[in-house]
Amino acid sequence: MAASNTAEHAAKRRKTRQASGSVTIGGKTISVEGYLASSRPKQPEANRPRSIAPNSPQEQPTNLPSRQATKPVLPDKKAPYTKSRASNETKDQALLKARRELPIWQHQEEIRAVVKRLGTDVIVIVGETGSGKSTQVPQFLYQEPWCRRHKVKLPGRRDDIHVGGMIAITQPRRVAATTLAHRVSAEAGTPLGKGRSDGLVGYSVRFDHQVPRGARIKFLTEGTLLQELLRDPHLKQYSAVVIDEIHERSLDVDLLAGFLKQILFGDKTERGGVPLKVIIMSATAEVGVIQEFFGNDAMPGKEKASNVDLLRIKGRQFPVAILYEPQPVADLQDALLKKIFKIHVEEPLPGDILAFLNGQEDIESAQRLVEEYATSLASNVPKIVAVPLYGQLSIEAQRVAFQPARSPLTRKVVLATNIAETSVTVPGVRFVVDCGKAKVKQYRPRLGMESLLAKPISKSSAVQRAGRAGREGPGKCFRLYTEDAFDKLQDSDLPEILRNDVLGAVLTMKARGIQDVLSFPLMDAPEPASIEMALLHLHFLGALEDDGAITPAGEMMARFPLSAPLGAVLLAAAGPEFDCVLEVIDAISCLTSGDDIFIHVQSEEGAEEAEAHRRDVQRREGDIITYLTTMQMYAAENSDRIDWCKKRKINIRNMKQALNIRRQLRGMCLKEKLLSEMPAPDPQPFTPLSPERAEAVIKCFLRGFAMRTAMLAPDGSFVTINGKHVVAIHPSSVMHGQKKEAIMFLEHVYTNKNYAKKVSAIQAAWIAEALGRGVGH
DNA sequence: GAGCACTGC
Repeated sequence: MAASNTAEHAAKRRKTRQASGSVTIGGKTISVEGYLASSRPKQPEANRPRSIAPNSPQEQPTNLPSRQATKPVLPDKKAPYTKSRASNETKDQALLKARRELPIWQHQEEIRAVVKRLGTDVIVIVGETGSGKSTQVPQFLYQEPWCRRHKVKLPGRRDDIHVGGMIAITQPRRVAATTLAHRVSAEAGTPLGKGRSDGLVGYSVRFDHQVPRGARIKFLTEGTLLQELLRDPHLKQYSAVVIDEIHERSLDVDLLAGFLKQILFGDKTERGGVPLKVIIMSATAEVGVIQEFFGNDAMPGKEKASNVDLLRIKGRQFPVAILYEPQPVADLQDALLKKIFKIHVEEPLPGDILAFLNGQEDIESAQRLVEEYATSLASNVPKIVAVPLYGQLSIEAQRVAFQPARSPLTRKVVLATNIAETSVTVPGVRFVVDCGKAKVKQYRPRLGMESLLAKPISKSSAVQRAGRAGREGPGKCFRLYTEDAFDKLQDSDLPEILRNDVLGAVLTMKARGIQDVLSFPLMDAPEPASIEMALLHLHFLGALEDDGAITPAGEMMARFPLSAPLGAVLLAAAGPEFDCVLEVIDAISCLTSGDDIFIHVQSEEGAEEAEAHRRDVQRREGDIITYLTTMQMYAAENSDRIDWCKKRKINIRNMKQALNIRRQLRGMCLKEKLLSEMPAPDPQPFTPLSPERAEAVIKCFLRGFAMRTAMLAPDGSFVTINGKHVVAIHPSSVMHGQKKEAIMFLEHVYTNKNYAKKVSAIQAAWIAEALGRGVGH
């Protein structure tokens, strides 16, 4: 009886909906013609004939195996393989079998042969997703004779030194480096784990180093290898360096490429004449810039052209049909929702949807609208559930996006930012909706500020997004723009080195012995004017002498895992004038752990509640002292830190990260003699910072950020000292809405407006004082 | 008075 009731009810609902052929959601009327009226089978069949849009290529049957992920999927604490004594042999056999099936396996001999004869030339391996390049290439090479550890005698030195023996392989992200190391160590028969001191494979990332005795393969993040370069400019422990994922063109990888090129073509005396093999790996085909770069024309003073061997390896992607809009869409958000509903109506289950949106705001509004739509669905048709996915979400909230929909016959639609393009892989996706835009951060050297605006994506980014539909089976990608618009997109994204402040990059070069940074080899060189501004800035910070040589302070700044201005702040704090290293470390730890430790609460009640609970950490001196207080109270908390964070709507993950950074910085300050002794362990009783100490801390920060200050104008606005721009205090600041004589801000971002972020109240006189004397003066 | 993609040492 109940069943017939609901059926009747559903039929009724269907009828009313059918009459209009549209639903009204969030004040917008959206046509769902054919959906609510359609008599969909309750159990969609996988082989149901589909209508294929005229402009889509025919889907091809495929005999490719269905799952393959060489890339780590989502952050997972566990290693991908677990040991089991009983089935070790079969497990090893299974691993070998899986390796043999990888597309790259057939190229094994070819890769060995090419790498063997590499001298000053390099090999570029283009391997699509799933080719197995990241896991296999180091394993193909480590037993080669050239990869042995050499004992050499250097001129003028009595003792022999060792050169080579290990292969370094770099990754842009920590999770990638550690999960790959776990996987490869298992494949190599010496799985990483507790209580194991020997093994063939290790990794080294920030906060986590596991390099067993006798390791021949070492996975590292690009940043870690750059740090190693500081101690050893010739990378003496390595026989080969593999640069993976170079197509992402991070700032670090561009610098690494420059240093590797210098090692390749430079003097080998320090390496005892032992050459370094360089293997470059990319997931995208556009490697022209890389080939040209290593083809040595770009190296000043070298005539001979080198060979750049190029090897292309097929991936394991299923075909993805691309469908464009016939006309440009006027309202992206509206088009996106219509497309999601259309897919839900016309495409079979299972098959989740992954939609790429601009940012958190768009995601939240789209989520509300999809949810409204979901409630309007007839009860006898598959349901739809919307899940957000962006970086600022908590781990638990992100996890939802990776799990299958809870109830059966439900289609999940993941509304994601760019995070789903490279950083994580959402399983179960067969349909991608691509809005064609992404928010891009760009530094404006002239203004000394950055902007964060939505811009059209590149072709390579669009291809990457589409590929997300073909991980588990043939898929479809719906682009919310015309084919013509796609053709007009840039081929690839602007590399980070052209979008960022080069201050840190210049310090990195100077600290690694580059005198003339303008002629350092780079695949894409920033404007000379940007580099010159960075040099001046570093000089002001006390990192460079008047003649441009690096100072001892600059060398120390380069050793710290901090931006140059924050490094200068830390050094100032160690001086007798301020003597507040521990306080500054506490503030810096919170300032640099992810985007923000304070979660932005959407709802008004939630915001008020968080506000009420946060009152005990907030300080009128501004954000820096508020962060400092937060760390001190958190570290003093002895009962339940998680609960303490939850009440105040503080991001637990970022807070834990802050604690890691604090531990690392304390350790380094001790080593660098900025601290004379290790402070007492937590928890220590909390005592609020006195106003005098707070002033000292803020004055330390002024030594790094004197140029990022603004004065209150008669009309109530703030005008920057540098450039006389009007800035508004960002709403996320505790200083928002307050009027003080002058402010200092650590960040300067243009979005809808010119915003100052991470703001502190200062006195105008302090600015002159700080401008008069940099750190080293 | 109003809001922010992603990494890394």
